[in-house]
This record gives sequence, structure tokens and C-alpha cells, in this order.
Amino acid sequence: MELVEESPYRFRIDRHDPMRVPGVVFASRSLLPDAGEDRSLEQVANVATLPGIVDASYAMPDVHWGYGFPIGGVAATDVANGGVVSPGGVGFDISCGVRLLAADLDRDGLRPRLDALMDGLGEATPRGMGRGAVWHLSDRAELDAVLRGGSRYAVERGFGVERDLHRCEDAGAVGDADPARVSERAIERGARQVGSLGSGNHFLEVQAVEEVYDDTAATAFGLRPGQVCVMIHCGSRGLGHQICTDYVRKMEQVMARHGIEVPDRQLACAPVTSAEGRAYLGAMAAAANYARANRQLLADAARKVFARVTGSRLDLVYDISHNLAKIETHGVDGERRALCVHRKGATRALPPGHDDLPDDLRDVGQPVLIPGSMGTGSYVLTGVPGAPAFASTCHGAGRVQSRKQAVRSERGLDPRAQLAARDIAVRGASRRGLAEEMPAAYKDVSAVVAAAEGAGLCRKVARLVPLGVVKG
DNA sequence: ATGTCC
Repeated sequence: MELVEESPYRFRIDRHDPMRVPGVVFASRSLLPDAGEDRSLEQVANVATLPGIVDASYAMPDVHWGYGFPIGGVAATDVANGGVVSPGGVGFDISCGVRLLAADLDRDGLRPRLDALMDGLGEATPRGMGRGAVWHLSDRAELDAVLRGGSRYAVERGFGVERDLHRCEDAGAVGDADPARVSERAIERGARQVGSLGSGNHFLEVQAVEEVYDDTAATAFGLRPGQVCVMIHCGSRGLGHQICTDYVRKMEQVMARHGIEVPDRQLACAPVTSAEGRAYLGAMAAAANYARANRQLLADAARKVFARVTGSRLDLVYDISHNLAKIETHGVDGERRALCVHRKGATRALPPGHDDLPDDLRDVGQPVLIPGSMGTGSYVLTGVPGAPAFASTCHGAGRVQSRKQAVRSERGLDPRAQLAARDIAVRGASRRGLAEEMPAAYKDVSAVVAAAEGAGLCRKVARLVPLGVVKG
């Protein structure tokens, strides 16, 4: 794949047939994927062939190989000009994302109670493959209410406070969710997992604010140096996975009928305005609401533990997805256009002044939550005016080793002991699960964030370090 | 990511 270096953190893949637009990769040279092991830059070029795509097929500095689209990919299609929506551009874990809460407690004050707190959080957090949930739903109607109402419904049912919703993307619920477009199998898988963490790279971490880069923004977000925080990273569990599976299959069947050809079957898609496109977006929105309710419920469970063990409160900083497609209005060639913006392993980063921000954040911009690899640290960023890529930035460290490779390179080592040696208390997770998530399997999140900032996609606000982690 | 193959 030929890359042209346009500026220090921006590379271009020139348009060549059948690409409709160029590819743009925001990265430093050392962060670029190794073409021998990772074909994600070919995927960037493949995405550029999609009908209706505008500007460019973008990749963030944490780009790596994914299903059809790269993880760390951003692509927007023009709804009124045959623009398509592709389930592979959202990913299997629909509305996977991050929620950050800030405690009225400093790390020194927590130290004597950290072990008891981690024990409590470990017990209160259902996790792992398939097992357990915070909320056992009474019937299908209640699951439909979750699919329509997201965090808002969870708050209405007593799992949170009204203020939480002001600090959630979409005020806690995506509009246009259509539970009727969710298959029975997806419903069955989702019904018993509402309020559960999952496994893999999902986690609940107790963290401390290690460094503040922007006092004004940090204060507006409710963050200060030394403060204890809780970060929750999880998604839509089996429900989102099943919806992605269902609609990839459906779109593979109807693509030819819509006159669409793609270079990779995993890019299955349909026009946004087609019956299949609208059905997917309705089901995807339902899964997004499920993921948000999931994070709301886990946060509520963590709040109860915090109150009992430490006597302190947890205020929501923000809740934001990094796997979603959204219909948004952006300027294209000097015109305002409705675009279907796919962000897969990429985070929306609204700049200061944006209409969709709550009043108390309007002057500083949207909090962007970037989970690092396990045990290394995480970042809080914010959007910047006039940024490229439809107000998007990176979503995390980005894998460099497959799960299998990671397990192999940890052979003979004890991942739990390595974390304990760095004073990080671990609850849950199998040895294998931990080995798959060790920092060696990931890029350096600080380098990823520096590249994202260098590329003009976002600005650093604060860095958080882990004190304890609950894993699936 | 994921009842890691209905």
C-alpha cells in the first residue's frame, strides 16, 4: 500500500480505481501498521469504494485489522446521494464505549480501603462470557423499554439520577430505535445480560487523575489532580453481536439488487434510505441503547459499593461510544449535508460551541474518553474546532498482537503478578484472559494520543492511572 | 467483541 506523507501526522493513500475518494491515515511513522502482519491499510482503501462516501476513508492512529472496516476507521456517506450504511463499519460490539465517573475522594484517602473497595466492585460486577446480570428483566416489554430508552430508562427505573443524562451522549438514548427490527435470537441473548461487563478488553477500573493538561476543561469536566475515578468500558454483549451477524447476512443477500459491488464481502452494505438500511439503523440504535443502559446499570452498582466502602459519591463525567453509525450534518464542499458517519473504534469529539453539547460543557467541548491497555493509563481528551474526519479521534491503544500471539508471548510469565508488582489490584479474569490483554499486545496509548493531538483531531485534558481493575 | 461453529 503506497502512502504519501502529507504532514507529520497525516498520510494519504491516493485514489485509484475502484476507490471513490482517497484514504487518509492519521499516525506517526512508528504507529503505522506493519503491512506484513496487518492488512488494515488495504481495508482503508476498500472502504473508500463504498457508494456515497465523501471526503476520504479515514484511519485513526490506533488503526488495526478488523471485520471489513479497520478498527480505528471513520467513513461518512451522503444519505441523499446513494450513501450506504454498513454493519461492518460499526462492528460487532454496537455502541461499545466508555463511561467515566469522578469520586469526591483523593487517592491518598482511598489507599487504606482500596482492597475492600476492589472486593466489593468485584462482587457487584457481573462479568465474563454469558454469566450474570445486574438487572433481571420481568418481560419482553421491559427489554423493549431498555432498547428504546437506554440510560434514560435505567434512570427512570431508579438506577441513577437525572443529572447523569446530561452527561451522556444523546442524553442517554439514541432516537429511532426500532426493537421490531431486532431478531428473536438477539433478544434472547440480550435478555439475560442487561447490566454485565463482558470479557476481552472490557473492564471496570478504579483510577486516579495523574496529570492535568488543561485546567479549564478538566474543571468543567469535574476532574482535578489526585482525584479517584471509575472508568467502565463495555458494550452491547450478545445482543449487539447477533444484530451485526443478522444484518451482515441480510445485506450480503440484497447488495446486488441495489447495484452495489464491494471488494470484500465483509463490507456488505445497503443504501441508508433502503428498507434494509433503515432496518439495520433501527436495530443498531436499539443495541446502542442497550449498551448505554448496560453502562448506566454497572455505574449504579459501582456507586453503591463506593458509598458503602468509602462513603463517597460518584459523579458522571461523560459516557461516549466508539462503535456507532450516526446521521449527522456536516459541511461538504461548502454545503450542509446529512451524512451517515461510521465510527468503528473511533470516538466522536465535538468541538467547543457545538449545539449537541450540554450547557455546562459548551465552552470547552465534549469529553473524549480513551481507555489505555490494561494497567498502563487512560486519557481524557476534548474536541477542537475545524478538525478533519467529521469530529472524530482515536478510541484506545489499538492491538498489535492477536489474542493468540499475546498468550504465546506471556507464556511462562504470570500476568497477575506483573500487575500486582505495579500496585494494581486485579479482580476476576482468567490467566488467559489477562494474558490476552497485557500491554505488550497493544500500541502505546500515549503515542496514539500524541499522534491524534498532533494531527489536529483533539486536545489532551487529563491522564488517569489505574489503581485496581475488574476484568471479565 | 462473541453462548470464540447452528
